[in-house]
Amino acid sequence: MPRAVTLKDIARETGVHVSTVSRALDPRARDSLTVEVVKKVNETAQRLGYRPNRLAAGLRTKRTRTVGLIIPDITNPLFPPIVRGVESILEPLGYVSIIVNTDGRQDRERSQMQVLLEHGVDGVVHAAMERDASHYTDLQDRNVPIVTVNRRLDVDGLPSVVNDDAEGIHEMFRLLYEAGHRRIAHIAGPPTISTGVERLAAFREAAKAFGVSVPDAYIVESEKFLFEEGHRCAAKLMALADPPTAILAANDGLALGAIQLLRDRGLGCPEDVSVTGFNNSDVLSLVPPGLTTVGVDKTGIGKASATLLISRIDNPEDPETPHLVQPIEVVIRGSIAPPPRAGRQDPL
Amino acid sequence: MPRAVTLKDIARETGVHVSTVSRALDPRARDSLTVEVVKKVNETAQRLGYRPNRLAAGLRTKRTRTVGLIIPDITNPLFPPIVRGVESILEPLGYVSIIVNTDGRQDRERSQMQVLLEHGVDGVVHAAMERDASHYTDLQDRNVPIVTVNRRLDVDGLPSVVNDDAEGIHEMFRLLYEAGHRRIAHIAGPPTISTGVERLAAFREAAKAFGVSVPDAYIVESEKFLFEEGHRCAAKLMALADPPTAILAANDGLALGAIQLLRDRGLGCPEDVSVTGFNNSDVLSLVPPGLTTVGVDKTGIGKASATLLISRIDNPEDPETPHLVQPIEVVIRGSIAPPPRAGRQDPL
DNA sequence: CTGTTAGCGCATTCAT
DNA sequence: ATGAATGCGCTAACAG
Repeated sequence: MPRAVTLKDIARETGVHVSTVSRALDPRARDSLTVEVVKKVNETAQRLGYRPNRLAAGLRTKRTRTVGLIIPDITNPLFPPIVRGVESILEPLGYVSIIVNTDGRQDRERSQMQVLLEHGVDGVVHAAMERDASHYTDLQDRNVPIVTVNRRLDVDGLPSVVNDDAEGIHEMFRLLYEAGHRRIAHIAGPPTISTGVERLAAFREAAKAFGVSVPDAYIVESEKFLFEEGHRCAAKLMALADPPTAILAANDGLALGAIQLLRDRGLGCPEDVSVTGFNNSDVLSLVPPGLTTVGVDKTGIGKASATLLISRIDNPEDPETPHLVQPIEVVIRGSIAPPPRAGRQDPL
Repeated sequence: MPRAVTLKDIARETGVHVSTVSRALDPRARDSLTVEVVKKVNETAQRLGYRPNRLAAGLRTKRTRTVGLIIPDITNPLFPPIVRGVESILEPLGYVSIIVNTDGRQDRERSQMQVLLEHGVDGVVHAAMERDASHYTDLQDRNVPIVTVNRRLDVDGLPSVVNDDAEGIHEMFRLLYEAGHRRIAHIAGPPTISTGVERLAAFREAAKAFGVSVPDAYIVESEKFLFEEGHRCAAKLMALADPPTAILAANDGLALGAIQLLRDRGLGCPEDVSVTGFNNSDVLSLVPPGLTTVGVDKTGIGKASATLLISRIDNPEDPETPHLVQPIEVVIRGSIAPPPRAGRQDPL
């Protein structure tokens, strides 16, 4: 159990001072040294199997090459690709990321943030941000750069990378409208999350743009972006005296839950009710009838947010807080059909 | 941008020495101090918003409360629940985990392992272990505890937590056999991975136990545990002069790929060919015809491996290398039916 | 061009 | 019961 080899070991071995060793190993300081020394040091470092202790280095430099990644829940299939996107940028730069899950709970978010701070993260990619984050003083105080991804704050405080929610919702509405639907309902996301309110706003916008009137009862708010909630909300919609012929859901999970509810009620999608989603989860191609949805570049927003974060870390004085909006893509599958004719014969 | 508050700040504020502050904040050393002092120190720590610098502490103690988590790819749905399981144990103990993805590449695994070492991890949970890991000297040398999960080494070297692969395969074989199948093929996992070879061995065992003879051509080896490979391997099977009536796949991804191939060929599952999987991925309930598969407790093996790792970290001298085998569960859905009658009429 | 010195924040041994 | 001193491994300012 030999302890890790340190600069001191290399110094002893080569006969030069530790600081010289340090310089010889540092690409930026290396050129102020003799080629010989640099060569010898690097060779023995190699031979001894030297690995820098980033903790010790970080203690001096205040840069740990560690970033925090805050997400609601890694088992939600939206996030792994974002994580990979972030890491694809960070890893070549020598960073590692510490991932923490909030489960959508603010108390967990706060404590996890403290944990990240204790571990000296150089910055944070926040994929679990709620609209109101008045408790963000900790970070502002410690001057830890933070970038939100997929969601954003209501205020302008933090740089963000989001998808073009408005465009996505508009396109889904258009597809439903052009298929002939006029009774279009919306299962909205939680009002505490930017994607919830922005997609709802976009839905109202689209309805207005297409001249479709939407009764209040056609908008039902979910508490989480999950299957079960989609099921629950769809039940409320289909219990109406005048149920919708189409459901535009705020994400795929809600949409799949809605389709399940329809199935439970003996209704078919798309024959009886058309449904659309948002995000284009990977599994969708396997799940009948094939959800028509908004495709987002999950890896891309991850990459963009990491790039943004790195630029914040490297230029802490830069006062800009960019807000990037990534383009979406329309993914057409089988969950939209023309509305059933009024007064249609019931099945059987 | 006030810097983080340190022990020194609290010392100055309270008028006691830093070492006293350190002791007052350490639950183990606290009782050698006056109650007053402890109280005052903790209060001002609270008031100043003190957060320990774990890097500095780790530099002294050689314990960073950081563990590494090596997985093939977080976008593979098998792993997020394992990750959550691991973290559910580690988080309450004050540990954070650094997750790295290997993409099944040994070179990446090695470099990622170095990265973890540089960040001073106290231990590693390895979910991407290959059978032959002759390059594990680094870890042995640095005496970093490591536990494998889901997979294990061929040799006895490392503690492990795996599922009861043999039992699972046996049960799938039994279901197929009892449905009347005698021409049962196996899409095996990669031979470089323990789950690949162990499930294959279990398949042969089961065939022998049930008195079913398996032609060599009925066993086809995949290169990765993925959908595309299942598709490719099933194509080989169905191209045989005497194709199987059932395919027992080494995991769900392979099974889903096989079902897709059947569909591409105009064949139905389960009417024409029965298929089984392994792992019981979350999405399966939504994908027709509903894959009959082996349910594994993903969170459970994550928890077990973390628990094992902690005990290794806390008792480094303990010479035991336990090998835990977690029970599996049979999950019956719709992908098994009796084999079509020999000389059946073709569809149409 | 390289050695010396100092200190990051903390835990711990040794005094007292 | 508490203060003083030391060093973990590294980088950076300062000398020379």
